[in-house]
Amino acid sequence: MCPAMPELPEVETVRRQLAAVLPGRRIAGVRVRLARVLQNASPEELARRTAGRVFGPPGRRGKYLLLPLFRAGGASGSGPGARAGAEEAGARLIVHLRMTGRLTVEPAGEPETPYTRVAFSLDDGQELRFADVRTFGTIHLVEDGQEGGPAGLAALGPEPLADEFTPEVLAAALAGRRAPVKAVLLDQRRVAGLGNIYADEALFAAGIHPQRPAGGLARAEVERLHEAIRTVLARALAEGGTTFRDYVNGRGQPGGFQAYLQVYGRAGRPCPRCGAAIARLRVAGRGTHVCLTCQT
DNA sequence: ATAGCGCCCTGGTGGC
DNA sequence: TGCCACCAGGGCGCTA
Repeated sequence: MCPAMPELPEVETVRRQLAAVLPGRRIAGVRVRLARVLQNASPEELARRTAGRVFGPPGRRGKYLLLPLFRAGGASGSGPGARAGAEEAGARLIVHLRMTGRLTVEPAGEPETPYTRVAFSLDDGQELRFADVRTFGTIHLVEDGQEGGPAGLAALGPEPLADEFTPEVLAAALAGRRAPVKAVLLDQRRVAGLGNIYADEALFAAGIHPQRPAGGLARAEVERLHEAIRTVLARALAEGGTTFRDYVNGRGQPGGFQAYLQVYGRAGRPCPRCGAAIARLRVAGRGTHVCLTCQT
């Protein structure tokens, strides 16, 4: 089962998949099988407000997928406001996959998993399907210039793979905090997109114990951690993310980064660097994997 | 402001 | 074989 918890590399991989098929597709209808997924709209509202709209190029912020919706260009009259330009007000679907969410585009005739929660039928005979076993995933619908998006999105920290994420930015995020450095890495307001897997992997790569108070890291350690975060995320992204088990996603690709995991999910097995057994701790309420020899 | 914790939810696992 | 407690964990709301 577990296709791994979607973190930045997995969400970005999904974004790239959707970018290849979604732009230009018009929404013909919506099926909502679990209304709880919709955070700020009823199924009826979602259907009414998305019908006829056209997907633009998908974006991503942290672990949020941003799916722009434009009004169908040029169509029939009496639309409120200016309808001359393509710049007409639009909206966005904001999707968070949480742990087990999946977002795929499949032919409408293709059998769907029983965990399909919301499906948008498209004008080319396909469907954008949101499936989620644990039903933690969320969908917001936000009109441009309106409130109502997820609170966490607005408060998101810097994108770790963007140029803006410098060692100085990381140093500022950690400075003065007594919380474990791992807790700070998981705090999306400090750095966007890291989850349990890549926090553990980055801390291992940097040789830093996850329990260390964030503010106590030496400058050199912060620089190592900065480099480790970027390297681990970039590598995982290049591999299409991490997938556990032999999960085979319908349209999607199984990620390949699981082959490169150094500590995550490897409790009791030898550290790839020193051979000592990987320990499993509990830090910030999360299962945490660490080499007690290499990480100090 | 900050840190910590419980809650949400379901399938898989391990113990008896 | 069957049952059940327990675990996974991102974000959010609450508490101290």
